[in-house]
Amino acid sequence: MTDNSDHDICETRCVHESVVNDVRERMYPNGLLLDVAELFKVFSDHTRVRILHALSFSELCVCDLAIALDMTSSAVSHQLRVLRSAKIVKFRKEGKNVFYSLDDRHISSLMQAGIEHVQEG
Amino acid sequence: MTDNSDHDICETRCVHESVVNDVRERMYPNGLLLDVAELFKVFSDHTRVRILHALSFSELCVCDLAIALDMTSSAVSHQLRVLRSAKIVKFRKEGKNVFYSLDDRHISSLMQAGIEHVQEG
DNA sequence: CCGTCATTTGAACATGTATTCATATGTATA
DNA sequence: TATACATATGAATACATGTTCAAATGACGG
Repeated sequence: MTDNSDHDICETRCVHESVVNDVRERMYPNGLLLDVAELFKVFSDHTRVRILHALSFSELCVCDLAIALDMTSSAVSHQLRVLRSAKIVKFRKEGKNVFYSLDDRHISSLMQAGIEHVQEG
Repeated sequence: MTDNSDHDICETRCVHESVVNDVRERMYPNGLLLDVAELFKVFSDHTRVRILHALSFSELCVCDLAIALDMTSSAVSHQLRVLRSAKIVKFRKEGKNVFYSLDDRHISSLMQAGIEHVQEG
């Protein structure tokens, strides 16, 4: 059985204390890292990546996107909502249509970085 | 009822044909974009982001990571497995310990890009 | 106004996934 | 060899999430 002195989250004793302390001090706050995960989560879905990739060429309305990606407008719209809440796309209404485009040049380059990493394999 | 001529995936007719065709031609293949999504998926979890962030300072063994992040070794190990399969971390065995480190400078800069985006946000 | 169409929304369903717990593997040391 | 310990793994659970279907909203033209 384990002795009761260290029944904490990590029960082991292999710690390299100085290194761990150094890392703990230098780590960014948890909230920030959570936000980073949330940001990447937006890019972590096939449909959303395809939407963003398509929008990197041209602004498009929901129906255009649906056709370009062979999906229902509903599915596309649901994902656009996610992208909107993350402030990754912006939109402009024109009559019955709603045209979406990338919100930020930054986003495009993040995507591109991902694409290049995959291509280098 | 809808007429039977267009009971396809997108039933609507608002298409801006030339733009859509242009986009369809220029789009990268689906498989590539799927891989991109898979890559970002690895970065889309709080725990994994914290692990990668910690490893950006120093190589660490599983137990060090568990302590630095206040988690069980088991949970950390499970996530390290995900990172290993994605070839995002590499490891080195030394006695009872297994030391993990980032596999690639590229990874570190991708993470950094995400962090900067959030910080500017 | 009424009908059509583009888009949005909500609920339901199926699928994926992160953590926990228990257990297995493997390595050093007594 | 037996014990202790670092790590890995499998099953189970709980929770998140993507698509579909049905219906609502909102805008235009007749």
